[in-house]
Amino acid sequence: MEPIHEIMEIRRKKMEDLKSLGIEPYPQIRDEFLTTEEIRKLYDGKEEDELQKTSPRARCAGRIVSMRDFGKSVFFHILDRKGKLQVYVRKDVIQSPPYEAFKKLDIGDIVGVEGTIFKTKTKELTLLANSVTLLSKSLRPLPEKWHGLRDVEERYRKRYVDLIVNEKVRNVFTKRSQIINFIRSYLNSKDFIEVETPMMHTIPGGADAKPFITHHNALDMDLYLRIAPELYLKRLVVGGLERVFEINRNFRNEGISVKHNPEFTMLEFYQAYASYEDHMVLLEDLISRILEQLTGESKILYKGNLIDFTRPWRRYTMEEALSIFGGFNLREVSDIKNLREKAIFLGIEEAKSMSKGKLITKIFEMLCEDKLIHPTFITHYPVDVSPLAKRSKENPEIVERFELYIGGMEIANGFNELNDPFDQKQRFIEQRENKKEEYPIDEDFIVALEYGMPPTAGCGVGIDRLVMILTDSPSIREVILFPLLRP
RNA sequence: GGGCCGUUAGCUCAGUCCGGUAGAGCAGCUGACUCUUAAUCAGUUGGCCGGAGGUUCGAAUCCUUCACGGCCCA
Repeated sequence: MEPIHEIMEIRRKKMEDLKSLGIEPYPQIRDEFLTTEEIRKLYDGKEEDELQKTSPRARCAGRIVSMRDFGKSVFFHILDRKGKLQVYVRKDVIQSPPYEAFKKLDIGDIVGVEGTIFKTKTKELTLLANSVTLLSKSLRPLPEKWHGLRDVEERYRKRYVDLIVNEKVRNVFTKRSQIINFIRSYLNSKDFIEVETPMMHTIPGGADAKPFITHHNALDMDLYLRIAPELYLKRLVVGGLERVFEINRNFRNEGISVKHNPEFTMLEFYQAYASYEDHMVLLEDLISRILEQLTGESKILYKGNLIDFTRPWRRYTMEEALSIFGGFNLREVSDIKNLREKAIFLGIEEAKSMSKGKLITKIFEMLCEDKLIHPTFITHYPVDVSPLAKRSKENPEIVERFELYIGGMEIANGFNELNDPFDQKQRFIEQRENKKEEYPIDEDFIVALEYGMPPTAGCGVGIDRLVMILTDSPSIREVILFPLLRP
């Protein structure tokens, strides 16, 4: 027998012993429990004498995560969603179950405890148990109490164990929820409405990425998991939903890295009668408020760098950024031949087939991206990497667009939406000519624009990456509960 | 796709250079112990050393290959 099965066999035997003592290992319950946090709030501020005099009664539930056995008494900690509470069981105090039956419980078991609250001589708030009710028997051993579960692969594959054992991991996902919650209420308060647009598209669009392909049997046609919700959200603006947002998954059939997971969460919001400059201000405000709410600080540590969120955030045109962070003067090297040489020199593989704007953008990413640690807006993107953005009045080769960089990562991308159906059609055609994939043009989107879309600014925010920054997580897999792994 | 690193007990890790019968701590199990908190003390079980091939008298250790994962590059 494998050793793990020996351990499990011992636990199964204990479970049978408990059953024969009339204790059901997986009971139905209807009791209401306080959380460990509620118990702390009620009693942690009180003095030992006062607790001793009043002996307040309390009941809570959680998983046994540690245990110290003294023979005729036992200390253990239970863990619930709010934290830990110490429980003290004495042979001469416990009423249910009999002390001998209680001793059949293991670390990992889920129990309800009921008793009186006191403080130990080291002043730890503790529940002296009158009863310990088994709520669920655990049959597998938990990882070691001191080092926990470290193996990265095992942590992702058995995230449930990771969450039990690693408090930091619980905190990351609690924070993630708070961040998303905050974004929702922020946008709601600004009169945006939340919508849900299709996850399955008949034509992939709204971004430059390879889609996942799936198939609808009844209609016998291929569908594409969406790479971006953009074209649908803009249809809604045409429809008069002037302020919309969606927080949901995008799917991109591309490489996996510390910054990329095939499915990732994106916030997109669209606001009629606003400009991309308004949205830079909105992002500053939104993210500053999240930070305020989360930490109360304006600076946070990310991967050892102190990131300063003090407003206003830096703004550079792409040309300025190339010069300042890349030492690359775009005016001196402006013709496509020289740009191509530079790109090849930098090791950009597909430089030969790239357009001028694409070359500039790639060179920018190579030279500048990882230097943009503090929140920084980059503006003045080339038109040929921005097929959905409105051209600049001053220079038709440039679009009215920004990207926000924090911690060396692209966090957000926003622009004035192209609402000229003729220009949009032309850009779609040009875009398709430069690509290998033969996806049809989304003609219905053009039709929508022909009905008239108000001047609109739109913005996408990579939620996972934002959470990475705000939780000091070095990999996107640390902020996604179940990142993609081979089976 | 390429490079480097990793995979040893349920968990955390030694052992790999330089081949010679597989080690520790925690958890588990048996005892002792009614204010401990990495409790303590005494004893103790537990390994297809990721898989498959090879080299060798002999492989966790060297070689090949595969799988999974991590980081970097594309």
